[in-house]
Amino acid sequence: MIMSSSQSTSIAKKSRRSSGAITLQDVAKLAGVAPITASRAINKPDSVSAEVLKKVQAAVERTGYVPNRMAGSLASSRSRIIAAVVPSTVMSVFMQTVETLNNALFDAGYQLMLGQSSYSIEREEALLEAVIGRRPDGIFLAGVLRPGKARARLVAAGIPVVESWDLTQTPIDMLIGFSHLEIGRAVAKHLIDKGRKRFALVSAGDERADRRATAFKQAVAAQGLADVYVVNVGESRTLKSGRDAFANILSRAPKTDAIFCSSDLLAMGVLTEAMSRGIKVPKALAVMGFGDVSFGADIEPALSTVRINGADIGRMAAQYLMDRAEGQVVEKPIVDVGFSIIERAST
Amino acid sequence: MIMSSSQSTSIAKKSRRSSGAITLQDVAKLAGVAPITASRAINKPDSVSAEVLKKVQAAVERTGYVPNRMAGSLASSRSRIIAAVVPSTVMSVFMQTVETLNNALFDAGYQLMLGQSSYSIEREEALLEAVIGRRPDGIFLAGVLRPGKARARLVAAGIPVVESWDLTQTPIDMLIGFSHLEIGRAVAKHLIDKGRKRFALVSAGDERADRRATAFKQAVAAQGLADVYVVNVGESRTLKSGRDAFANILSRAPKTDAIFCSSDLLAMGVLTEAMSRGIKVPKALAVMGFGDVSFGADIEPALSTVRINGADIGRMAAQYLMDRAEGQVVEKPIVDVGFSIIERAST
DNA sequence: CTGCGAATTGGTAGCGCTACCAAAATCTTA
DNA sequence: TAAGATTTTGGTAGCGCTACCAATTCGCAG
Repeated sequence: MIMSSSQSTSIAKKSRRSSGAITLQDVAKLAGVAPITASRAINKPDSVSAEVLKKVQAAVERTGYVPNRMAGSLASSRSRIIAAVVPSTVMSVFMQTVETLNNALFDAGYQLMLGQSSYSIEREEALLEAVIGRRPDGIFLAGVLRPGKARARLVAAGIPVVESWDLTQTPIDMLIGFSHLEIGRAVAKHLIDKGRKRFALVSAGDERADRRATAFKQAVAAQGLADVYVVNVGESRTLKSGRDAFANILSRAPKTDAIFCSSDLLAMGVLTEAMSRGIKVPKALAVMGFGDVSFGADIEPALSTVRINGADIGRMAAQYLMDRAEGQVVEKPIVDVGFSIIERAST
Repeated sequence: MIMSSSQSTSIAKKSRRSSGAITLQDVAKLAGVAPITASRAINKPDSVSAEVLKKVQAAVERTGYVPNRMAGSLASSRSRIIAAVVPSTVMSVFMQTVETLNNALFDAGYQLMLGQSSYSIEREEALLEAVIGRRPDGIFLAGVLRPGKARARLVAAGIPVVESWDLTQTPIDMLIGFSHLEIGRAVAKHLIDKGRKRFALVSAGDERADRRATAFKQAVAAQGLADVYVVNVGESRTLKSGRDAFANILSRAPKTDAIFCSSDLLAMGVLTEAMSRGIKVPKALAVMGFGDVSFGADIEPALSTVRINGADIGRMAAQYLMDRAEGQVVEKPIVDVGFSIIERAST
């Protein structure tokens, strides 16, 4: 009885559901070892004898076997997936961070899942819900998450999270950021030190840019200088918006002698418009960007800006998330990576 | 006996391996239905009575249940993951496509897995191996894959693949691209029609750029015009390289009156260097880019370029891959999306 | 040789979900 | 109202892998 039953299992009763692909079973059979041994040979080669290792590797080679990581993830509750959520991917200041993150992850055997929130809170919530469903080992957020359903879910799920690009007293979990307040102050100081008197801001509709702007205005006011003229470009973070904004400034606040923009692209728009009107930078006008886009140093005049070391953030985030995924404790889960004022020809 | 055995299974013998999270089981129990019914209520609400639907939804709400898609994927052999492999993500011409692709996928319940090959063949191979292990329902490739191990794996795995950004007679599976040859010819014609006589090329070390260059040179030669001077910038696809390349051209081929660059960023470098040397564009020099970066229209002078509709490619790729994932046949698996010569102030 | 700890291998039982089929409930229609 | 067609629900058996523990083999001291 027992014999026949065990036979009936060993005899190919190919399930109708099998995907037909080569499985660990097949490899193990070919190598003449148990599936679990084949698994070890593939994933922890040191824990297996040289002979077995060779046989299994040969079998893998011969069959072209590629392990099914979904099954492995399910069995081990370790997906080796890290998710990253960014507002936008095209011409975005976050991509340097994502690229570094992705490279560091890949080198350690992780994969990156990428989501775009398109600066929409609803989309971000939906995205995070979908992401949690994939059971990533960690989540990187470009920015800080507002309280809400998604945040609660994230806390409940217990997935390691790195928020970034900002400082807050109450991160979900880990945080790698910098102070927008201090940036606003530092830029104001830089421009004031340069002898500028009448300031304008060109800002996208962005909560963090607003905080830089507020700090900037306060620092200017503290020196008893004239009110800062503000142009808000809304969601339009384009070079064209920068040009238009400068045209606006010229007509409404013509005495402006320094402009701080919420992104390098906007600053380039201001530079372009100034050039086409024959306004000399930095003689008549100082222009400051934010983000340190790669080619800012090479345009004419070279753009002064605020540099954030996006690559550092990516590398640290990768390390933090992987450490936590491996059960280690992250010593310093809140990090201020700071920023640098990059003085070039435009100020 | 049977009773007691069935009891022993039904009695909570909480496995030590359980991740502790809420599962479909828990939701089903709370809703008072079978797990499979709860599954249907969540995934195919129409196939279930209104009463059951309500109970299950309430249970989901109360528990904060988020389905484990890894388990679902394993059971159904449908991961609802699409992988995209691009050479680079920062300032890359491919990101418009990836962004559109990602948005279309997300709206249909898919997630994007992103890999960067960093223009390295080995890395691309390793990446594809890792990607296949995740059993994506489809793969998008920025470019065409060379024959090799990865290509063979991809064919063997039977995963739907969209190659892009080029035309070839022998795609792995599907292809959404355009002809670099025709672009080279069209740009040459455009510049010749504008009365230009002496040409230079500024190209990155890129197989596709080389083909545009070759076609360009042939078209120029066919008109009996002087040889085209070529500057190769290698892997350095920066604005600075464009500036340097133009300096090089001025010293080695000073009579050049038109330059075709392999990317808009290089072209902007040429424009910048020309401006800083007081060379008038387009009067003394015509400059043509490639890629139609978003701000090309708004710089001074506005940059003439070759536009590829990256968003279209992303949308079509999403549609093709999802259709195939759902078992449908894609009618026209090889598409030439063409290109447009965008004439602006720089030519 | 024997015995004992260390290294290597294997068996079993899931991970959390869905495909597949069978049973039950509901609706038609003669 | 009974018989059949249809809709809704449930049971069973995996998907392909790994955690956990048990069994086996090996090395070497006594």
